Amino acid sequence: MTKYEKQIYEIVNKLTSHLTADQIFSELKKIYPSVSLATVYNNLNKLCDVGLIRRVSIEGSPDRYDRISKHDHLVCRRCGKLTDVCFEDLTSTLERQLGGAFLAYDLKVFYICPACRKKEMEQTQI
Amino acid sequence: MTKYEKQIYEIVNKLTSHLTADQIFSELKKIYPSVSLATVYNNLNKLCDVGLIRRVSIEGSPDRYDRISKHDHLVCRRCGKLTDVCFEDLTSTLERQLGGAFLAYDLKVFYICPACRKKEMEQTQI
DNA sequence: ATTAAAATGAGAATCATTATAATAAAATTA
DNA sequence: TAATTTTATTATAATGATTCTCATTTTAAT
Repeated sequence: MTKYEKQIYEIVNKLTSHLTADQIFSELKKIYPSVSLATVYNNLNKLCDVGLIRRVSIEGSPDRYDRISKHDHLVCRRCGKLTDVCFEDLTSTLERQLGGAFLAYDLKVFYICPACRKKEMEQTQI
Repeated sequence: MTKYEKQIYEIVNKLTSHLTADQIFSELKKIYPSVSLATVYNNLNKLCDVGLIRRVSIEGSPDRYDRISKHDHLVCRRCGKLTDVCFEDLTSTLERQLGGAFLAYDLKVFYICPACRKKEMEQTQI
């Protein structure tokens, strides 16, 4: 594991805010000012391949990178904001149905976040 | 609804194969040879906004478009192949937890498809 | 210390998607 | 129907995220 790989892993796991490659690049430059974006992508891909971090792709915005620990995502359909949440664990159900072929699952729940609901309410009333 | 919009809707609903914008463009050109790719994107966006079709975004490949009818997706981690599947319906559970804010959910289950499993077996034995 | 292998940096290239601006088609009104 | 307005379409340029290339540097192995 190279210093960059390690540091990127740290950043993704410390800042639980689903950073994009570019945001991780910015963070990393604080520590290693000469690092390049290509290196960030290389290491993010490597870490994803090995399964140390996970990629969260949401339509219409660049991929985000997230720690592995089991949790689901709430996505606001208005503003796109991503929030961690834990719904019931589907692993055993899926394992039962798919057998050894099963690897993982990704559950995204779309909703309107409180802030956007409020905005909508205000607009409707006018 | 314009002729293009209607036809694109038809294509997405007839061919259950999760076509990309470009593939839909190819299909549409068979009927309207002069249609442009921008029109395909415009109408796909319109249809998604209205909720008549849905976009399926998978990391590392262009967005795909799919009929609305409730089903989940199996994604092979090796070859990326997408398969329709129906797991238990989570709607009521999610509605209970999120109330009126809930809109929809997207469940992707990652696995190794039979074809890729076979390949892996063969390689392991060598 | 030498060689081989892997990682990095800088920037070019790619690919999907969106924006633009001119034209064409459709809808509305008179 | 003609004139006017609105909307959709085309072709192409622009954008933005990501990957590729290749020369250089770093790391590991002999």
